[in-house]
Formats: sequence, structure tokens, C-alpha cells
Amino acid sequence: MECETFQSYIMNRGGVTQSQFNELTPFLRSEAFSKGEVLLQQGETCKASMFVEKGLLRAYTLDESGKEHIVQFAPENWFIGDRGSIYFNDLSYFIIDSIEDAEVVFITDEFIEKASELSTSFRKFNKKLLHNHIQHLQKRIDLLLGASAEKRYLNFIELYPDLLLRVPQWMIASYLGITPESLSRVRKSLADKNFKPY
Amino acid sequence: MECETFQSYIMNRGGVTQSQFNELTPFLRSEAFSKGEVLLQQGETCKASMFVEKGLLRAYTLDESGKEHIVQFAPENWFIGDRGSIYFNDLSYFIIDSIEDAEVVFITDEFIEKASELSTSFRKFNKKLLHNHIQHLQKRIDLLLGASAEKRYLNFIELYPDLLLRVPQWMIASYLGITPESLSRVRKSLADKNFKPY
DNA sequence: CGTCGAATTGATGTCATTCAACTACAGTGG
DNA sequence: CCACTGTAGTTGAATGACATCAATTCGACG
Repeated sequence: MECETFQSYIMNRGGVTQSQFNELTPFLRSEAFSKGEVLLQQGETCKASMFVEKGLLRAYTLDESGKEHIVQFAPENWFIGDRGSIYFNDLSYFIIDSIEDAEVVFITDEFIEKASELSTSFRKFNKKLLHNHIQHLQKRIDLLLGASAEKRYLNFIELYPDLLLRVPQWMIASYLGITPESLSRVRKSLADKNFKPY
Repeated sequence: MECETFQSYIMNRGGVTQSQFNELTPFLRSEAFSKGEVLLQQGETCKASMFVEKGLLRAYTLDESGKEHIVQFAPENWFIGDRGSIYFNDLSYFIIDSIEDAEVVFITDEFIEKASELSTSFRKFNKKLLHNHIQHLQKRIDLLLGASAEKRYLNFIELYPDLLLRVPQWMIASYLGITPESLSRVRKSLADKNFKPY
């Protein structure tokens, strides 16, 4: 069982005590995936959220023409999953796979319920997480509603400076909703204006 | 106190009993707004989510050039609010105003907490609402990542057939992330292919 | 009836896409 | 160790989708 990162995450940030955590371990399961492996296929059902201990995952869809649309990246300490599938038993809308070798902890609804029962501060923390997630998604929508390719890219750099170095450019393009060629041109134009991300 | 719609909403769908509801009424406040009135200004703090009893609200932002980006519509039985502002005390990112004369019930976090305490089924219901909201936002992002103006419009019609008749076209355009002129042309082209929404 | 905003239409512009060619580099097998 | 192959990234030219600007029509409302 490899959940140290998750353990310290919910202990430090979620206010869960050691003894509470011990009670919760039976509900946890972790698994390692290698780069490129698919954790959730479109059309399967997703049984749990996934917490990334190590590595980097992504959630994306495929359109009719086979193009990928990356909806979310999940590096260390992030959650990822298909909530429609988890909570409404829909078939998964997203594909989730790993961009780097990864360690993942599966967080079932059962775990969340149990933890919420044991710890008020976890309950509050979880609530904040959800609201934070919603807020984040809304801001992303706002950005997609009319910001230029350049603005989206600058925003991405600001939000995920660490991912810049870990994610191939064509995936960033897909996350931004533009083509790799366009992103390349945006970067060039920024370089010409001698903009330096790092 | 005008909360009949909300009352039947959380009794029928949230499984709250009459006596539980009675205990909760002290936490509720409702208010009427007329068309065009602003309920939340950008930069204010938002103290509560709002449940729409009657009428139609919208949440939007203004960009540097003064253009509106509509992030959400909220007709009867929908919630709207700025979660960043409610839960993290940020200044509101959105402006919320009313498109039609409206009756609104203010749902404070206190109310949610109290109701969750009183009723397990409300707690579950609320959880589902949140996850449903997240799923919905993710699908919207997926759509904005690369779907054509026409596809977005068709998707809008499918999701909100009722809103088609109530929301002026330029607001729909703003929700879709295109200009009113473009939407007009999309509609024309659909009409030429003799597409009929109703 | 006149006014004002919404919607349509046309002419033109701009930004991003598409398609194709080319470079760079990493991984594979001889 | 080097050729072969495949993928990422860049660049160019042509196209296309949507935006912009301007003019006109339509319709609601005073």
C-alpha cells in the first residue's frame, strides 16, 4: 500500500488524524501505471476518483474526427475521475490515461463518506475541494468564451508553470483548444516579443 | 416568505420532510427582483447561493473590451452563485442579474449545513447536485474545446429547449462564445437545411 | 407614429486551421 | 555504432470560420 502522499495530504490539508487515517486504510487501494497506460476507457464505468500520488494523468475525449480534447491534467496531489460515471452510473464520458509513470490511489465514494463521518474537518475540506473545483471550471469556461490563443496560453503558464515542462506541446494545444501548429506560432510570437516563461 | 417552489423542490427531490423544512425556514430568505436588476456585482462578495423560484437569471463576466461572457443561465429550479466568493471570500468574479422578473431564495452555507444535519437524504441530494454540476461544466468545456458554432448551438437547443424562447439571441451567442451576427448566420444556414427546433 | 434595441445581411478583415514539407531527435534493430 | 523509423515541433502557403464594421429591417413599446 503506497499512499504516503495521500496520507499527508488529507492529514495536513484535510485535518485527518493518524488514528482516523488508520481506520480509513481498509477503504483505500493504490496502483501503479506506466506511461501511456489507460486507466479508464470511454464507455466503461468509473468506480472511484483517483488521487495522483506520483506522475501525471489526463482526462480527454475523442470527437468524431478522432481529435483529442483534453479536459483536465492531474499532476501530484490532484484528483481526477468521471463524476457522471461515479455518481450517476453513466458510462464514462472521458478517457483517462497516464502521461508519465504514475502511482494512483483510488478514492471511492465509500471512503469519502466514511472519512466525512469520522472527521468534521475532512468533511469541510472535501466541501471546499468541490466548490473550488467548480469555481475553477467556471473560470476555464470564461476563458474559453472568447480569449485569444495567446491569452489562453499565458493563462495556462500562469496556472500550471510546472506542467509546461512535463507536458508535450501538442497536449497543451489540445487543452487550450487550438492546434499544435497554432501553439507553436503563438510561442514564436511571444519569443519575438521576448517573453520568457522561466 | 415565498419559497413554495424551493420547498417542494427539496421535499420531493431532496427527501426533506415537512417538519424538517419547518425547522429550516428561519435560515431562508427570499426576494423579488425585476428584469434587468443586478443581484451581484463584480467585486462584491456573494454571501449565498441563489435558488430561482420564478424567472431567469444569468451569471457573466466582462472582458477588457467590455464584452459579456455568459457563463450560466438559471431558470426556475436552478441554483446560481459565485462559489469562490461564497466559500473562499474572494471578490465575486461574476456579475449576476435577472433576465426576467424573478423570485429568488437565498441559500446560505448555514442552511446547507443545517439541512444536511437534519436529513441524510438531503445530504446525499446535495452531494449529487454538486457532482452533477461539475460533470455539466466539464461537458461544456469539452464542447468549447473545438466544436463549431453550429454544433454548440445545436447542443444548446438540446440542453435548454425552453430557454430558446426566453433568452434573447445575443445572449445565447454570448453563452456560446460567438457574436450575435454569427449566430444569426448559423440559424439561417440551419433554416436553409430546413432544420426545425420545435 | 416615432424611437430604440434586436436581428439580419453584406462586405471585408483577421485569426486560427489545414495540409504539406522539413528538421530534430529518440528508440529500434541490424 | 549507424541506418531506419516514428513522433514532436516548426514553418510556409492556402483556406476557412468567425469577427468586425456598417447598413438595413424588424418589432416592441411609449
